[in-house]
Amino acid sequence: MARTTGSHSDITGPRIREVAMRLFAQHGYAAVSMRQIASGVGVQAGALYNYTPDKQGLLFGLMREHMEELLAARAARDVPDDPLAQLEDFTRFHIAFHMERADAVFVSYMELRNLDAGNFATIESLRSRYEDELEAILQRGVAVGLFSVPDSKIATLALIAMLTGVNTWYRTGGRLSVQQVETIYWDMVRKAVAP
Amino acid sequence: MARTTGSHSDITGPRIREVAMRLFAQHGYAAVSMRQIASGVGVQAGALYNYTPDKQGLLFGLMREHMEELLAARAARDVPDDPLAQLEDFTRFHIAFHMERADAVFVSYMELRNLDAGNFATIESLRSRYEDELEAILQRGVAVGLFSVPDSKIATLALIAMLTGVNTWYRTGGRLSVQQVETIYWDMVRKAVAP
DNA sequence: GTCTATAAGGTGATAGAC
DNA sequence: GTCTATCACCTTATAGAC
Repeated sequence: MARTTGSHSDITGPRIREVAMRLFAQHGYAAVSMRQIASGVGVQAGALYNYTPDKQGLLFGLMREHMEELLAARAARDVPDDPLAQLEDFTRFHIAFHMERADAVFVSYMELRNLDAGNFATIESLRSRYEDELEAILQRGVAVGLFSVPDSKIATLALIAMLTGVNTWYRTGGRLSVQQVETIYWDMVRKAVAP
Repeated sequence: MARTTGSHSDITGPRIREVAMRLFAQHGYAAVSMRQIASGVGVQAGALYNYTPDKQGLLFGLMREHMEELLAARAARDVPDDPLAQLEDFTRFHIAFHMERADAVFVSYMELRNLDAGNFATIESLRSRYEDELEAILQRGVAVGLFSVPDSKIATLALIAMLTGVNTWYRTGGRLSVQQVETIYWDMVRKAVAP
């Protein structure tokens, strides 16, 4: 039977992360207080500390979870054989994954400077692993003459910046579907690395 | 003769903007206090209010100044005749201008959400004017068959996101000069919009 | 697990002396 | 133009009752 007070450990934890992610994305980590988060969840501020050691830990947990989901979703994909198909797959995957998680993407980029040094290093290492996947695709394509890029590391960062930029303008319910956006960007990516 | 106290109106104003820009870029607007800014300048917090009505006005002034300098610098350039040369000029201009102003670029993007509604509208309108210049170049190029893009508005935002991304990795004194970076990105931009 | 109460300190902004 | 002092309020985090 329903209770309005008492134990709710299985739903309060996820609710805190959900509310915190939304508020951090909207106003920024430093601008959001633990009281605001608690109020959004429907508990008192003190209750939050049953789920996180402190505010920093809450932010870090959100960012690490996002990066790990990104790597897991990527690893779960069947990788095509040739570099061109791999690049198209990466492009479509990146856009679809990031468009569905606008808040997490925004927070994971904007709040890097608010992470403790150790937490920052952890997140950066996860991000590097993701970038390395794209760079490997580009390098294989260059090796077999399918692609030509001036510098594989810079091309990697340039393409990721371009693709993630979708998040600055795309709004669900607009004139374009996710697949249409994927196709538009894939056209530019394909040509950008063409020989 | 030198004074260690008293009036310094001609240097204190610029110093405040300089220190505020650096601290906002490093830690974020919400995380920086007026006392920290004052301490960086070498005055007491109360003195800041001779130069800005409030903290919000200080942020807005920095962002507006950045956007107006961007538009002025762009307007001061001789525009080549053909769209291909125009696109190369825009690419090189954008990279060089933004690489020299990493703090201002970072703040002007990251702190949009901390602007009052009216201030936000002003900055967004300045940003639109800049984006419109690139879109016009792309449209002219498409009209004469020099370029082919799936959607000129999306291509504009995609290219600007790619170019501004330089700021996430470039550090002065690294292995590449500004001109080398310009050339690397121009190669990708040129191909991305090729027919 | 959640609550209330509280500790210890920081916040933006202003008043009035110099 | 800058300083000191201050107001009213908000901050993170913890202690202990239930």
